[in-house]
Amino acid sequence: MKKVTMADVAKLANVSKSTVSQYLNKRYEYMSEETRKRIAEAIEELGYQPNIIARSLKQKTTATIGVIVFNMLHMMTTQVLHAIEEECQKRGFQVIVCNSGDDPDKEKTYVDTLLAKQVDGLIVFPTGKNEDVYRRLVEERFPLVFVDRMVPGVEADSVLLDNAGAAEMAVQYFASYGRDRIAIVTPPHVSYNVPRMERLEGFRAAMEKRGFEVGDQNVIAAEPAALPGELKKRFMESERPNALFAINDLTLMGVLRFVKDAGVRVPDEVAIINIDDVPFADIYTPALTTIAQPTFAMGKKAAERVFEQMKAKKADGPRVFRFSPVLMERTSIKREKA
Amino acid sequence: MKKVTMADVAKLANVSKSTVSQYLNKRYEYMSEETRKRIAEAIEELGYQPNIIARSLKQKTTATIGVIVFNMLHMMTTQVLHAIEEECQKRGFQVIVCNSGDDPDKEKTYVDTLLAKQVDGLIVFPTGKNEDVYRRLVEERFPLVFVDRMVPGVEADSVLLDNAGAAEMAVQYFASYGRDRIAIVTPPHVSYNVPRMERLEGFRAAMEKRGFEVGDQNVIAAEPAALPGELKKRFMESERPNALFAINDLTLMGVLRFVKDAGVRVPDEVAIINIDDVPFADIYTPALTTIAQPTFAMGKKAAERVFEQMKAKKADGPRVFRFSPVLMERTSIKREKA
DNA sequence: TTGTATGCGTTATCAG
DNA sequence: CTGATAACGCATACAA
Repeated sequence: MKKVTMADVAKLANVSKSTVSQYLNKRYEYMSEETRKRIAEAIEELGYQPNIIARSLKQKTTATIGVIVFNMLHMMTTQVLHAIEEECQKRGFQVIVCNSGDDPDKEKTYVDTLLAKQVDGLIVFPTGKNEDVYRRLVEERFPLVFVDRMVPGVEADSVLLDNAGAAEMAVQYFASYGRDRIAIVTPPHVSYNVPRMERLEGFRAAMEKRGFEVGDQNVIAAEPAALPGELKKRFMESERPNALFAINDLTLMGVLRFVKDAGVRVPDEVAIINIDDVPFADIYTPALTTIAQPTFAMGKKAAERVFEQMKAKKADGPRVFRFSPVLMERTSIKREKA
Repeated sequence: MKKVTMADVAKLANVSKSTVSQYLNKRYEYMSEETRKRIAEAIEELGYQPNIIARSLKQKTTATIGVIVFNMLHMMTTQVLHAIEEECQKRGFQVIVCNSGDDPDKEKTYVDTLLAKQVDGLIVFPTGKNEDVYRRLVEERFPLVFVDRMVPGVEADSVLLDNAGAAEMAVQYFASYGRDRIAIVTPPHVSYNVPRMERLEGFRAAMEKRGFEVGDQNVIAAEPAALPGELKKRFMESERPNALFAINDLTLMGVLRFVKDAGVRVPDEVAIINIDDVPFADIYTPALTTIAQPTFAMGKKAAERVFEQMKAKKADGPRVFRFSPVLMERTSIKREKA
């Protein structure tokens, strides 16, 4: 196995451990050309690899940050993770990825474990619970950034979509094409799910602003699996919606399932828009207009904030970064522009 | 901050560090009910959290495994990762995720870093290079598992799709519906890309077995972005294919882009099948039949193997685990069954 | 320029 | 049952 340590290198090179340590930290000024070469050779010969764990213990820094996500399979998560990893890579940091599965208990356990593992910072896609846990971290000025959702009662840096803006964008888009009976399609309301709430509220505001009615019949809320059924029911009633706003990719699937099964024509009978870009938007017929989250920029920002917090030991106050949604307008509805 | 250490707890509880250590490791037999309670209180009061780094240094084990993937954004990767994370979670392990971006140099750097960080095992979606690096690990019996691809010249555990079987499945599927002019759609051939090669070879074998011709015109190879163009050219020639086998989800997108732009009717004019299940298979019109990889099982197996290798210090020989593809037959082609 | 000594927070060995 | 004490591998004052 490889239990070759600094001491071994030192012995072989006929120097002391400290000198080897200097060498490893590239403080070459403190040694002769001669010894430097001997050390290099010794390292090469033994195939020595420094033990970062030992270094970490001494330096109290691990060059790793922890990321806890509530749903690893979600595409948005993957993309943000990718950006985070990339930012960390640039700085020589690694990322420990943990999946809470939206279970607050697991989330808490992970926070504890990651702290015990001495990560230098934490990026969390929070369940929305565990207020106490995070509050303590903030008090201790431990580098922490929330993504996608927030934790009520915790004043920490957060990287979020401008959800209200996205809803406004959806309604505006429909309105510009003369659609007036717009319904929102969403999973059931959960108080601590910030984006869900903000999107719904944003939708309401955008509708009212334009004098569009938004009664219960225009809020179609159900678990994703039940959505097609709910939509079907809704479409058998009078005053069918002529536009559907799906608040995320999952609900979009429910909508598409429904229009396919029910044979509803898109966009003639009903126009569709949703938040989250989807890979098949282009090849679907008709091409789907979507409201994309700038996932890459969001991940990048989240990582940057953690690093900034790491160096600035004085907390410069929690900041909320709202990212503007971007309209991916595709051909679907164009032709009937008002 | 929290620099509360075992010593602090010991002092507060009026015991020695060793006793606290015993307590933490749940060796309660070695102490009186009395001290046990005192320690518990002290820990509570100080909000003590053990430093796993220190523990790791001593125990030479970190309860973390490293995962290096060549493309974090790929859905298959995400799903396998998810399964790996879950298996690790069960065992109290964490996962460091690294994205090589299919760059062998980055991959090598990551291997080194992860080893320096003393991970207990490595799961790699390899670029296919770095033979020397991995060979050394195998020699040292370091727990290592490859996923999706292999590294030529390295005898390590590998978790792979039965690619030839998948190709056979595709051809068989088409054949059973009377399709005979089958073309394979693939990214350009790269010698060390094992799955790509195996799928192509498997396709050839499956075709020949049935007496179907497979000349150059039935192998449509191009970068994903160029695929629609290539397909268009191919379809302007004589003897147009009546079935297209896309070897992964990316090439499928190229195919769908093409059929949409060219107005080719699916499945009447051309039937489609592909490897990798895609989320929109159901809602696409017509619903897409796909050949899914059992990603969850594959990730689980990869993790299990690492753990098995970790305990069995005698290498029981490298094993290759081939996972059977599963046909997700959807409605698209059914009606014209031969 | 190089070596010695000490400590980082645990665990483990061994007395008591 | 409990407490010194010595590692673990590296970094860092401080000496030399």
